[in-house]
Amino acid sequence: MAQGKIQIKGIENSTQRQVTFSKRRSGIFKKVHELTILYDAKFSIVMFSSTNKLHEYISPSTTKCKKLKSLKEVNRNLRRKIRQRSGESLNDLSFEQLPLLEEDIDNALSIIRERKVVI
Amino acid sequence: MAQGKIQIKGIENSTQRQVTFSKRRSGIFKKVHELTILYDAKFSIVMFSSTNKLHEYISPSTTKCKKLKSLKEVNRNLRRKIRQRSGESLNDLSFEQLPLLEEDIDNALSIIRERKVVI
DNA sequence: AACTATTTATAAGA
DNA sequence: TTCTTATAAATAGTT
Repeated sequence: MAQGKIQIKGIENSTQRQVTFSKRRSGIFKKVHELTILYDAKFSIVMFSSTNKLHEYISPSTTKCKKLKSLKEVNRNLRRKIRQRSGESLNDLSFEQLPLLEEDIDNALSIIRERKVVI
Repeated sequence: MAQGKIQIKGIENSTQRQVTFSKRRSGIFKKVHELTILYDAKFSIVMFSSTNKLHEYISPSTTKCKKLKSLKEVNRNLRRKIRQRSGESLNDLSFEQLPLLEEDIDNALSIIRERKVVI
């Protein structure tokens, strides 16, 4: 009898596979959110599924944390750019956007780095 | 009597708190790796702990996935930029301590990669 | 760092 | 899809 993970891998692109993936993605984001709250950590996550769907997580802003607002802005820009490009290409568009992704992450780091003194 | 999570929140900056945080961070990155391998997803994560330590994750490359190689290149460039900047700012001591820790990530990845071969 | 009691996640099936 | 549940994995507290 096949073990769980073998079976999952075998059922390529099936509904069940997508359901499982969705569940696990939710589980990760839930845990990330928990760490954000319990340990005052800040996350910026950009995820592409195998079907190139974009999922992202950004730590919620608080009134006393400017850097989270900045991160939120970075993510917002990223989403907007990706949506604009989505109309242009049907194939692997997410990887045409890798330099864009890099740039945005870099921006996020720069922002947070500059804010560190304040924190 | 305080519940577990309240207690964790209460023990500010204690060793135990940091250990627990480290465990959960590793757990998240492990899960992210699993989704990367099992479901062909791509992640980019930038995380700052409450002490402003940076942890980052980019989906690893595999021999058969050009997409993941691209992401790895993004990651490499990102790290390089951060190192250059750390060297430039001599008056920002705290940020010179930015550790790009991937030890436990790589450990988890090795385990999962081995598992994937079996699959 | 290792152990383990408990909690949490989740794969499979209804 | 959503719900249930048995099993697997994560982890909080401890040593």
